[in-house]
Amino acid sequence: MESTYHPRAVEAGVQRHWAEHDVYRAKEHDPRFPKGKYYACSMLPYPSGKLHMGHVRNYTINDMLARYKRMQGYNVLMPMGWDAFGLPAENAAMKSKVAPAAWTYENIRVMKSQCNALGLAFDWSRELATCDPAYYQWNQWFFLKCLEHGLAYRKTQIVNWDPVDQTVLANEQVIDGRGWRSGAVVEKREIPGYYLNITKYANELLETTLHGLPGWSERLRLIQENWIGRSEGVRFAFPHDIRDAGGKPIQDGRMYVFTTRADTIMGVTFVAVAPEHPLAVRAGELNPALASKIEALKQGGTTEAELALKEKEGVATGLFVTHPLTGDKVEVWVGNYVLITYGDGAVMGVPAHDERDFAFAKKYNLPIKQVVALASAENEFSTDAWQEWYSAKDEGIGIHSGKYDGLKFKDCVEAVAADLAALGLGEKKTTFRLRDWGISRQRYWGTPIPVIHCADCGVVPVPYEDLPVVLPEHHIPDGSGNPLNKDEAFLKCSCPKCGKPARRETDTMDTFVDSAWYYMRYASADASTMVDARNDYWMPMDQYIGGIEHAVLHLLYARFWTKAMRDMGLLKFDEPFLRMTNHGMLLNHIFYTPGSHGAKNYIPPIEVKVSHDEKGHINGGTLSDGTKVDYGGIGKMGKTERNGVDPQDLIDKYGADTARLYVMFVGGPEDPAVWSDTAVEGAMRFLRRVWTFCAERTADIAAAPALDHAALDAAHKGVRFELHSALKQSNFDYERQQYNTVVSAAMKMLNALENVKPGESAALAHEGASILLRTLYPVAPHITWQLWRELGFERRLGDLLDAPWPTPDEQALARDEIALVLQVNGKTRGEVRVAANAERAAIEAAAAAAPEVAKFGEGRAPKKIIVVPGRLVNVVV
RNA sequence: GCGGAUGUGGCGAAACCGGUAGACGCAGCGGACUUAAAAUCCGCUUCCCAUGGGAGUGCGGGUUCGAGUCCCGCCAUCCGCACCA
Repeated sequence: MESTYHPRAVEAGVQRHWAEHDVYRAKEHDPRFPKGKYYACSMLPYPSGKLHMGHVRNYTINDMLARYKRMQGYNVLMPMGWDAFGLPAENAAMKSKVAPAAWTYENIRVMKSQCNALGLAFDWSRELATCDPAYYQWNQWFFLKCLEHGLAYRKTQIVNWDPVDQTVLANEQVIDGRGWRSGAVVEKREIPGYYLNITKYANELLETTLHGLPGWSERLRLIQENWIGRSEGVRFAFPHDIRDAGGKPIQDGRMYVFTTRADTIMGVTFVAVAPEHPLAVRAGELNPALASKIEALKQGGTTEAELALKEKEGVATGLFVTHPLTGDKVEVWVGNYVLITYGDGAVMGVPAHDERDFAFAKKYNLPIKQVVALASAENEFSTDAWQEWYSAKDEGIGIHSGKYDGLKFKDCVEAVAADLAALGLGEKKTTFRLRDWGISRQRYWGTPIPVIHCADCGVVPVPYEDLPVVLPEHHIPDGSGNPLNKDEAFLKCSCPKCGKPARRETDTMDTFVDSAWYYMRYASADASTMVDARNDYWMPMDQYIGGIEHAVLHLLYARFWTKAMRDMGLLKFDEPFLRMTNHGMLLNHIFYTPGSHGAKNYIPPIEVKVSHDEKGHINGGTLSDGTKVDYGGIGKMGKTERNGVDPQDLIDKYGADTARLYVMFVGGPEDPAVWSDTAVEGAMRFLRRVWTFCAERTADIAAAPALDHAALDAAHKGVRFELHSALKQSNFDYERQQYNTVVSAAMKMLNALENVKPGESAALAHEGASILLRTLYPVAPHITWQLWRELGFERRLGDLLDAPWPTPDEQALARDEIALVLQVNGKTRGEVRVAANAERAAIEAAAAAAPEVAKFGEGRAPKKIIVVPGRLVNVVV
């Protein structure tokens, strides 16, 4: 055995052994694992080029869990695949003129080899890439099923339109309201697109979020609950006689709105509609001067955040609708804050009791009519300035509201709803914040939506037998829109219904479709159906691991997709993920040199010699040529700030085990973590000490007799106590997946064991090494596997991967005498030593007699003595 | 704006049910070994006055024998907001 640790040689050898014996291939119903299956999976990565530290962290958590569970006797499945469709490939294509397909497949090759270099226990036989027709044909197949079941439908959607590049922009391509390439002011544009009816499942999704996911964290459930956002309200109509150009009443003469504050209906002083609303369109037709103003209201991005933060603007249409209860005329405004895709695309305006409406009314001098007052009447209503209580609903009562005066919120809503219902103009309704899932993207690199446009038959689904609609892989996008629109070979087809020449749909699917069900395809990777019986064995997944940034969209879509598959008879379970871990982000320091016009030239931290202020905080640094650099704080590792750390450099320099140990030790799995080069050195140092410890005691351990605890001297009993205490902690932390303290525990074990010098108790060294190597194996599998073998443990306990998990020995943990913390009046003043099995009375007596009690109690007699068994005793005087 | 989270030494952190705050590690300081350095090993290391104390877990209150942990009110930072993945 080598006397010093050479990680590269060790890791290469161990990885060769794993590959040759195919040790991570999972088989359904494998009789070697009586405890049954355990499916642990990481969110599939986007193949962006190279692994980044976030991946290393994610997969190491996954790997530790997988190896730990395997040693516990579970049939573990840990697969891996690639989220291979998406925008970055198109951006890369524009930049370097490489086709997205070629770029993506090369990235996958590199990243896969990096996964292997990290020693991750993936079952590669189940690998998938979502850009493979063998995979995405099932997206298409299921989409057609959804059409059949009425779960997919076509509707207008609002997109970011770049008027210069003549193309649809993603939200991230809109910067400060302008297109990222053209700089043109982005407009909202209405185009048709496909939606999946996730809101049909809103109630079930919400109920299960609240009551059916015991393995999910409270915070994750809360995020999802709020996102689904059930609200009870009233949907009602303002009748009108506004007619379209053909003389027909628009929307049958009823302008619908939804409100959760029907109690304020008597305070309506205007209504606002989206710029795309039929009434707004009609107003534009009637008055061309208005049309351009309405058009201007479409400017700006489509995100909710942007909408909420931007200045509320509007324009009066000169059109009026009728208040359903008072019969008053109410003017219709067009507002830039009303979205046509939300509800009915129209809202009632109650300036007195809604902060947004209040600001809007002040701006345009609209009337403000108070209809709710506080029961206590201590606060006076004034139209001068908004006050928090104006929108409070629970303590308010109706005023200036005719028959509704004096009613409380709930009663008032009931009364208003009943009156509206009697008029046939409205009813109580439960709505959800959750919106249907728009899956159409006007982009090339995605799953083609399998429909065909026929001049005579309209939109016709592609027949099942014609699937897959294969995406041509040779195109290189140039920023002018979807290249499929110019691909005659792709476009030209015949109508499946009438056989006449027709045009193929060029929109592709949102990549969230790809990730909505891939984890089930792993379970039956080569199935000739979407999923097969093997899916019923592995699913639902026992543990899912991924970034917190996916806490809403991806998880909700995957849950919806699962329920939709269930209802089509493809699955037998309701929820895909029994447990969910959201690991934190990896952060690093940011350095830069100032450029012109406030620009910052970011410098990778590795090139900076850091300087500190007198308090020890980082305040800047210098480059090797002496250039001073400024400190920009801590931020998410990323390209822009050039503060990412390449895991490859770490692996090359220190080895995979050190990289893994470091990312696990740096903090709790769910916490964000800040990078530190020197701490990596520390991780390396620890592994080197593990190696040295074993190397120096090879002969002792090989010839070790059975351990006799009673025969150990006091010092070695102490070592054993430390060893088994650390093991107890470590086992506890493995169960709760707090892997940073698992590493701490392993360090404590080694610290204790190093007190057993070579030539001393061989039995204790033997026990210690066997426990330490198994505890450390899931985090540092290469070095431990090698040492396990070299020290001969393999012969007695089998391959480390399948060795039994160690448990603490109660005898080692037993103590004759223990020290209790002594408090006087709740302040710690010392300790009292008592027998481990001392009675309460004996402890009280010992505490009362302690000199600290006399001193700090100033001689007063104890009034009360609180004993916490095994921990402390508090004397109150 | 809405929703969620976080805040503990110079730094990363730990503290399981309300019971010794700072385990474990990094950096730093001192020592051993060395011609010297690196590596390694040993010791110290929350702050303030210092005999012995006192203060201390973002800030201000509260409950309790006892609060990092529970409650109320603030402040700061980070993440998500539906076409980035």
